[in-house]
Amino acid sequence: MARVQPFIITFLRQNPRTAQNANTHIRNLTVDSKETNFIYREFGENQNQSKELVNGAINQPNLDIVKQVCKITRTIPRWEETLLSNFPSFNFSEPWFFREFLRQQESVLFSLSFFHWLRSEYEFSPDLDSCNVLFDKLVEAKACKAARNFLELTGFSPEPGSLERYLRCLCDDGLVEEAADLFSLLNKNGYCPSIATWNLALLACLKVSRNDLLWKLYQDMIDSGVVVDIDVGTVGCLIQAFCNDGEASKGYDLLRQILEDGLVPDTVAFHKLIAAFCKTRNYGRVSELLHTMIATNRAPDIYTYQEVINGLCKNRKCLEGYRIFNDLKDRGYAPDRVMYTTMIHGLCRMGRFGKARKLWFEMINRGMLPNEYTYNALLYGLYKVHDFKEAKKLYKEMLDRGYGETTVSYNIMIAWFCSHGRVDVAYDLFEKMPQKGIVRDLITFNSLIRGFCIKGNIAKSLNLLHELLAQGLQPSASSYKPIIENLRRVGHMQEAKNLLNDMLSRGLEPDVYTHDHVITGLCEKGYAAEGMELLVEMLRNGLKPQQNTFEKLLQCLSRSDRLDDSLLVLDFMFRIGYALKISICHSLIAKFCEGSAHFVESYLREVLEMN
DNA sequence: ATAGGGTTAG
Repeated sequence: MARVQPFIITFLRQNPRTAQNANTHIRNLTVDSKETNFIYREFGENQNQSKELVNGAINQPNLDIVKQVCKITRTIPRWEETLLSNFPSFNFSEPWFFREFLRQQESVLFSLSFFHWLRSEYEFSPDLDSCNVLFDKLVEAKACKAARNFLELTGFSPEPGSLERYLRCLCDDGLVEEAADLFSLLNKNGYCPSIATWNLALLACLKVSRNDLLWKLYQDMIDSGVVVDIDVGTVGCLIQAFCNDGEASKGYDLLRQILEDGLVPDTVAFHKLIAAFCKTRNYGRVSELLHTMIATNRAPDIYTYQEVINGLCKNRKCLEGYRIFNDLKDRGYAPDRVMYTTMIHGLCRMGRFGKARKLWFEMINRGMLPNEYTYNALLYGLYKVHDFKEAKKLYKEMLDRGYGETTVSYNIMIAWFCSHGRVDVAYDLFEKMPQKGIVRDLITFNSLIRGFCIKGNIAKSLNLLHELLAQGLQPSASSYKPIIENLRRVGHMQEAKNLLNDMLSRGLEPDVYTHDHVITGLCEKGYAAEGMELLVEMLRNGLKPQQNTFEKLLQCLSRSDRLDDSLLVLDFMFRIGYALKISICHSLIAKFCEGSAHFVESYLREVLEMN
C-alpha cells in the first residue's frame, strides 16, 4: 500500500488552506482510511460540530440528510466512529443515498472515503450509475491509483470513453504497463482510442525508457487500424525510439519519408537524431539535420546547439564544439549557463584548463553564477591538469557556496586521490559519505576499486566489489576489469576466470584487454585448453585479440603438444591478418618435427600456405 | 527540458 508522500504532508502543514481542496491532493493519496483520517485530524475544521445532528427514523429519500452527511464527512474528524450513532435508524446503504451523495459532494477524496466506509459498514456495492460517476471523478482528479483500486473493488465495467480518459491518466503517471493492458482490453471490445491517446502512450513509454513496450504498442496501434494517415506525432515518437535503440539511421529514413509528405516532426525528434549522430560521429548528418531544421521552419534554438556542442564534446571533437560555441556568440546567441557549463566541461576533459577558466570568468561577467554543475566541471578540469592546490581552493569555495557535498563532487575527489596514490585518503572520503548522507554510486565504487588495484590491494578491491553488489548496485565492466588484471599479475588465474565468468553471466561485456589478460595469464600457467576455449569465445563475440595473445597461446599449445589446436589458432590468426613472427614459426616447426616424421611435410605445407 | 563523475592506451 502506497503511503502519503512526506513532502505532501509537509506542504499541507505549511499551507493548511490547501487542505480545503482535497481534490488536488487525492492523486497522491491512497485509499487507506488510516491515512485519510490523518488528513482530517490535521486539517479538518470545525471539529466540534458533530453534536447538532438530526436524529430519527428517516428512510425516505431525504436530500437534507445527504447535505448534512456531505458536510460531516468534509469537516468532522473520525466521523466514521459517530455517524451511525448520530443517525441510528437511517440506512445509509440505500442506493439513492450514495447517488445523491456523489452528486452533492464536490470533493472526490471524501466521496471515496465515504464509499469505503459504506463498504466496510454494509458490504455496500454501488449501482452502475454511482460507479460511473465516482470513477469518472477519480480519473478527472488524476487519481489513477485510486481509480484502479476502485475498479478492482467494484469490478464494474466503465464506459469505453471513461476508460480512455483513465488510460490517458495512466500514461501521465508513467504506468505504461497498465496502459498497454488497457489498450488491448479496449481493442478486444472493439473500441479504438484516438490517435492522440495512442501518441500519449508512446510518449509515456519514451519517458520511462520502455522502448520494448513502445514497439509493442505501435504494433497494436497498427493492428487496431487507427492509422489511416500517418500522424506526425506518432512518427516523432518512432524517430525517438529508433534513436534510443541505437538505430538512428532508421529514424533518419523515417524523417526523410515524412518530410516528403510535407510533415515536420517536433524539435525533440530532431534533437534526438542530432545526439544520436554525434554519438556515431556522423557529423555530416548532424549538419544536414541542422539545415533541414532551418528549411522546415524548426529553427535550431539554444537547446539544439546545446545538443550539438554536447555531442561534439562527448565524442572527442571538443575543439569543433568550441568553434561552434564561439560562432554562436558571434552571431548573437547568448549562451546560457548550461551551455557554458557544457563547454567548460568539454574543454576541461581535453585538458584545456586555461580556456575553460576564461569561459568561467566570461560567464560570471555575463551575470551567470556557477552552479553545482559548473563547479564540478572546473574541479574536474583541475584534477585533469593535476593542480591540486587550485583544486583545494576551488573545492573550498564550492563548499562555501553550499555545492560540494554531492556524490559527483566526492567522486571527483576520490578519483583524484586514487590516481595520485592516496587511496587511503580516498577511502576516508568514501567512509564519510554515508555519515553526511551522500549516496555512493557505481562510480564511487569503481574509482576506489581501481585505486586499491593500483596499490595491488586485491583483497580490498574484492571487498568493495562485494559491497557494491550487496548495495544492490549493478556492476559495470570497470568494476571487474582492474581486479581481473591484478589477479592475473599475481597468477591467481582460477579467481580471474571466475570473475570473468561472473561478468559474462551478468551480461557485461569485458573488453578485449580484459580477455587478453585472462588468456595470457592462463597460458603462462600452462592451461592451454582453457586459454583456447576463451580465445574461441572471444572470436565468436567478434572481439579481436591482440597479436601477443595469439603468440602466447601458440607457445603454450605447442608446449603441451596440442598440434592440431596450434594449427587452428594459426588459422584464426592469419585470418585476422596478423603475421607470424619468425621465432615462433621456428619453434612451431621444431615441435611438429618432434612428432611422427611422417606428418612433418604436410604440417609444414599447411603452415607455409597459411602464412 | 537541457549539463556533471569512472576508462581512453594497450
